[in-house]
Amino acid sequence: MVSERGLEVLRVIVHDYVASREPVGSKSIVERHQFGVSAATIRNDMALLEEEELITAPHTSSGRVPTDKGYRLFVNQLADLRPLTSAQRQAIETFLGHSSDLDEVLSRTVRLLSQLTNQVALVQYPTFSRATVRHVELVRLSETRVMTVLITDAGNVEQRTLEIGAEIDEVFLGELRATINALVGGKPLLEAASLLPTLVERFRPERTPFVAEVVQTLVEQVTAGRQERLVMAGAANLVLTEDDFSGNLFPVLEAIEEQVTLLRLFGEMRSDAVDVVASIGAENASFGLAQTSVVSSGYTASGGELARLGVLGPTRMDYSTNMAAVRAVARYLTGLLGDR
Amino acid sequence: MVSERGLEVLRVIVHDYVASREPVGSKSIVERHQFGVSAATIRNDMALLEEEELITAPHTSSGRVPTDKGYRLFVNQLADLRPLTSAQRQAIETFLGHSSDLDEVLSRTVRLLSQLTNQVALVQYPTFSRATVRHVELVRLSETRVMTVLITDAGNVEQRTLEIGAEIDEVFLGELRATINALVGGKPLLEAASLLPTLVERFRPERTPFVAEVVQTLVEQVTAGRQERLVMAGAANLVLTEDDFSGNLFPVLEAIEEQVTLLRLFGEMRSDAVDVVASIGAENASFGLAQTSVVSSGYTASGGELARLGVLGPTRMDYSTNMAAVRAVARYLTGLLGDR
DNA sequence: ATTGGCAGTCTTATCGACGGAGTGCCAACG
DNA sequence: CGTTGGCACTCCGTCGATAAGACTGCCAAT
Repeated sequence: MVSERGLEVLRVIVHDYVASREPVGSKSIVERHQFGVSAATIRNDMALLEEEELITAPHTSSGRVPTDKGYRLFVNQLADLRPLTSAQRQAIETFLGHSSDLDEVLSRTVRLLSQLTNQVALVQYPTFSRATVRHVELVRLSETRVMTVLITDAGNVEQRTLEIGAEIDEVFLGELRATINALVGGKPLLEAASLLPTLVERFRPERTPFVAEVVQTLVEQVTAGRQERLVMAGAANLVLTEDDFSGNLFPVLEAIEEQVTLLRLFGEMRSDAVDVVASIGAENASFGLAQTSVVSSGYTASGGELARLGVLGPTRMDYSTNMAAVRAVARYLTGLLGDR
Repeated sequence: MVSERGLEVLRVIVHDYVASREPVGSKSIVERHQFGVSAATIRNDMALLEEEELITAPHTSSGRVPTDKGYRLFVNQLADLRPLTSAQRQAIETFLGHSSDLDEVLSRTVRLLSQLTNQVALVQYPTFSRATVRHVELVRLSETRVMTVLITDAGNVEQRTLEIGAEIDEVFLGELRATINALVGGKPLLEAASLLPTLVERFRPERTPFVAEVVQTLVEQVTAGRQERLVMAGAANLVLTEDDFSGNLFPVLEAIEEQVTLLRLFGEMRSDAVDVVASIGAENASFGLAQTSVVSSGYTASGGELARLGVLGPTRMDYSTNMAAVRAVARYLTGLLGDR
């Protein structure tokens, strides 16, 4: 079993390794920290830690490096969420100070987060499944093309274009729009999705194909309207930590661009608490991100809907700082989006 | 003066260097290409090319590498736009086959282009300054917040949220919406921008502050509605060509994320022909992209408006292939967006 | 103008030696 | 039993020298 001091040793190993990028040895530990014991004693503790697979030595006779399991223990028990500096708090204030457009807010948030942490920052769009339909607009783009625009009370707008087999009757389009808005205006998205199909039979048979197509598109928008998206910033930070990725930056950048992968990853983290959590190294192996860690937290938007935001970086990252930053930004954002 | 054969030598130097990533020497030239002369003769030609600063030797006694000036000459005179393979043509077809949403089309285009070229692909949104207002929607989000949505006939949608000092009267909002749509519906964006301000005095004085604010927002949207944006894909490709950037990948990735820089760069290229052009290495120095080249072409959207698309990569790129791909995609996209 | 030859230069790879850092073990100590 | 100092051992990274290889530039001959 690993002793109390052993855990303290693990903590400083994580701390020093993150700071210096170099394996840390017993001697440098007693030099830099007041343990009141000799290097030999530390060595004994380290041997135990290694037995528990919490640390490992890159090669015989070199310093130790935390394993993923070591980081996990560190995050679970040892990490003291380093409180933000006043400068950082101020940055959050001024950056997100006055709310505006949702797009704008999230875009600022992600840039802020990436600056605070020097990592790649990710912010997921709220799903808005509890939002209500504010307005539906149908726009005739050409003889056979129509655009549907869905506006929710949470302030997001979603458009879709569809090709119609027949020519579009502008007058009828207006009629249809009015009917649709009367039907689903103010209704929650889920309810709207079930209401919309009833529309089809309200119109004369020759209209059916057209109406059906519009309705189907809208239903898709309404349900998948909570289609998941995320915004990203700070990819450049990745190349600064390049050597932490044994040269394999490519798959990481690919995953970032893919979004889908990251959304699934966020999805798995969602089951956890609303508070800040970390997914470390090998835990992300199924996403092809075995050398990266993700620190994320839930935040809530107006509808009480939960979404996530967080940062992604090398396993060897400063969890204390990053978790504190993610938590702070998530809380601030929740406050900001709450009162709309 | 550099001879006819000298130019041919330059061409093969560019070709071989791009393919092999290694400085090319006189011997390997006569080995790989049928010049019918000896290595010594090639050496004489190379000495001339070096005098003209078209090629340079990384160190005394090593092969030669094209200079930016050399690439420029190559692109201007020597490059034969390599016709796309049938597989590539097919890829364009299937990828962009059936048009849909503008967002969707551009997003597919940029991914396609990045796949065809293995570079970072960029597609600028059309400006739509000749587009007309299709519809304006005003949505009350809360007691004091209103969202304006501008829909153009070119199929793009732009929303903005604004905070009003006073409480919002829903009935009046409907009235205002109707008036606005009657006024600017169907009008070109530029005209709409000048018409909108006349609205303010049409309403009773107590409405003035509110109307003024809405109008101002809309005018912003209409003018900056052609706010420039671009979509990007294939950033991961950059790390594959990493060694071409003497380790300075960071500023390049930053510029990509900044967008502003790239938009200015596109802006400068715009003055040139509609056809495909390249901006090479040092020519981009003012943008902090001295080691990258951008190959781009104009394309036109429905309104006849011009926008650009292209690829960005290391100076040492395959201009023949990339220029051909950019041209092909630009043409295809123009055709696709033309008939809407 | 072209060519073969040759000397000179610069890079890169390879090897061995060396110093440094760190560990593991052990015997001794409180 | 935990702690400690000492010591032998291992392994990495660096340095210098050497050798090999790849080119060029120049020159005299064709």
